[in-house]
Amino acid sequence: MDRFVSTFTNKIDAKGRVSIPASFRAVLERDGYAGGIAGGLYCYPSLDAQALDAGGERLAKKIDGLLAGLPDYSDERDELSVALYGDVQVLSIDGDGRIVLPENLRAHANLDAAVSFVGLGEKFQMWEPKLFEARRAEARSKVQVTRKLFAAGSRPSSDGGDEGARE
Amino acid sequence: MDRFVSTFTNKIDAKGRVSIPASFRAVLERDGYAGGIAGGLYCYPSLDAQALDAGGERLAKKIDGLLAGLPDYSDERDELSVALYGDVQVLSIDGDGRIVLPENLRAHANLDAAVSFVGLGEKFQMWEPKLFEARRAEARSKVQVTRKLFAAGSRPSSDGGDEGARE
DNA sequence: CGGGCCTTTATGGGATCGCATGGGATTTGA
DNA sequence: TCAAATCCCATGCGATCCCATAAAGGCCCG
Repeated sequence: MDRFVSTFTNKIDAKGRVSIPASFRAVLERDGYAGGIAGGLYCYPSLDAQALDAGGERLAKKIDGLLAGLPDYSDERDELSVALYGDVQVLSIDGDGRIVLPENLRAHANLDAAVSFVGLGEKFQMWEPKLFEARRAEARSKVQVTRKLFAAGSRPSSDGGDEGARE
Repeated sequence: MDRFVSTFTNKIDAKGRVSIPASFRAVLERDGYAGGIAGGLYCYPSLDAQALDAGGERLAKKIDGLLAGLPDYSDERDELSVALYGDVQVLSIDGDGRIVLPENLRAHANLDAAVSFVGLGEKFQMWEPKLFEARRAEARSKVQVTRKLFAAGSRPSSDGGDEGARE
């Protein structure tokens, strides 16, 4: 497995520690984790959501790629650089696969008692569980519309067994 | 055989385990199951039905293909990522060909005692048996062609009346 | 054509393993 | 010296593996 998939919700303990889901840790290790598990986890506030984005080396490279695509000394680049790099924290993962979220990150995502880890393929997000439920419901309702477009184009004719299964 | 066909109903045991029909397992293996049977089964709530969609690598690639066509950091991609990756569960298949359905998936499809596995070609669905019966009956009442076949006396083997599982 | 053996499959239960979580001990930095 | 962060160990729960059983279907042989 080489992508972050699924959603897991873990608790924040009295010391502010949270376990990263085991399957996510596996992805991080395979992601070319500089320095093995002792390396770090790239984490920063989501640009457009009340959540945190996180990932390994691959995500870091992707951010570099985005910035590289913009002209030097442009306003956009400056703003993106600040927005992304400026708030990035490299969190260390302890021997039990846990991290401690700094105060400013906790505040941005409104995290206190628990964290929902949401796999998004090349990265994952950390949400306050209730906020994520709302977000998920919203996403699903929007995708309902989009989905029909995809379904019409991508479904092979062999899928004829459909009758009776849906309406 | 390389498509999921027919319908089978299996029980959920005290631990929440369900056997995947043997013929479906065969399809999964032939589907280019990365890492052999130890790989996983991609499963998520149907967007438009009270059921679960599931499939193998082919289905996973399809999801990737959808996302690959969208630009990074676009709204559409975010929505789809959350709706698909976030909701997708990679269920592991044990040595006996069984899976354990997580609570949120069980809830979506209203599964408790048994599951009807419905082949849809490249993927299959998992239904609460009674719900599926209702759906099937509804669909059949709409399909007038079936009546004509009966009247003509040329009862095709494909008629569904007997596809129920063993029990 | 029929009967019996053998394989496959679903299902149940017990045992084991891994993971999330909590608490104490130890180090680090001011 | 004290506070805060890190490391290490304990534990409980859930998930996973392994084996046993039984029923069904297929196959071969009579």
